[in-house]
Amino acid sequence: MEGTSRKIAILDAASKIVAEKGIFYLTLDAVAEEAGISKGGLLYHYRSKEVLVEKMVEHLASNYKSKIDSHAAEDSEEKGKRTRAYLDVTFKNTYKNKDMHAGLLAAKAINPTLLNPIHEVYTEWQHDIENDGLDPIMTTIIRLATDGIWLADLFDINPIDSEQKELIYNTLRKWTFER
Amino acid sequence: MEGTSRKIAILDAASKIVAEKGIFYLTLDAVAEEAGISKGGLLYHYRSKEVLVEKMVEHLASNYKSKIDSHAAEDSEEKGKRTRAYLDVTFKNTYKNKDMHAGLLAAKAINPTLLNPIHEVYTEWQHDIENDGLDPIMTTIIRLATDGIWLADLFDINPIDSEQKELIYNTLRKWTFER
DNA sequence: GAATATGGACCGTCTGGTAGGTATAATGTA
DNA sequence: TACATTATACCTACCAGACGGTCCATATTC
Repeated sequence: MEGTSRKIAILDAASKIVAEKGIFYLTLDAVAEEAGISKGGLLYHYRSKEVLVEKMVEHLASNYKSKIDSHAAEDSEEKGKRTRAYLDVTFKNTYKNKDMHAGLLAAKAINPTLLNPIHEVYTEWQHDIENDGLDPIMTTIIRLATDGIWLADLFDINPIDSEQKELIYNTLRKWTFER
Repeated sequence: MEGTSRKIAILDAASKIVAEKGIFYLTLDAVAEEAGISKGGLLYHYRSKEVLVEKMVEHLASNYKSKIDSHAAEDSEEKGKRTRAYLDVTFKNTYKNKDMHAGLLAAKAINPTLLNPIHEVYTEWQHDIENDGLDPIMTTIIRLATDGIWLADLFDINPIDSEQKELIYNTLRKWTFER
């Protein structure tokens, strides 16, 4: 198999394991098996577990970022489009969010400095959201509320029913057009 | 030493380790050392690591809950007091939040069903917040935004400066009086 | 002397990582 | 063109250390 796609397949295998089974199941053996490769083969591509997680986080962050960027690009209304992109992508694409959760958790657990790429992406988003043609306090609150939904998903502590959730989404979205 | 206080000291030692060093450092040996006890002694009080984490989560959840309850009880304005309590306690007491993070992360990592006590607490809070004498959508958004701050703290991905944070806090708090 | 509380040696298992090998493809060179 | 060399992409076997947990001895208290 050609190198690059196998390397990405390994990263996908890793985040799948974390998302489905938890961080303690993220072992080199498990990743190797999930990716259909031997441990030696795995370590050929990523020379340590830490490097593997580092690349996994970067991969997830860049995927997430490009998804939000393209969503914003497709928005015809200039004002609030970046806030809307963040809101829409995070509120909707639930499955992929789980992978992102996986990356965050793994990074935080193994070595918090691995969160740096995420940090950068968030700093950029926050800047965009504060300069989105609307009141920055309001757009930041929209972002934070979106993150709140995310947190609830992450820990499966979401006591908000889907009907209520939809109403909240609608309210937040309406705010991205006002003022 | 008397039994109960030692048991609690062990739980505190455990959450301290997770908060300061991460989940992978939460070993029985490390907890025993932090609590100034031998591993045998530790296992006398908690017969397995899973039980230890279970009790730790319950302990943290009950602490957090009583803090919010007492804050709400001290609020003289009936309308919105539960939402305010959640907002104030979570926005302010940052250090103790780290312990709560610790509990959530450890539970999620070791066995997601250990999150059940947290789940119950949150369900109760959500109910309170939706019946706080204000528009439930608004109070829920306040809660979610508060959680968003929390998430950012958890992963150290908080690109919001403290001045901005204060403005957001003021705005959210103002909302708990309106309507 | 029984219950409670703690210490410490020990064990089986799992894990990250190493060592060293093989097969195939790419590249150089006579 | 034929042959030699290297680089790429894996695999198997293995090891040293860490970890959860057991077992049993010992204090201390009531």
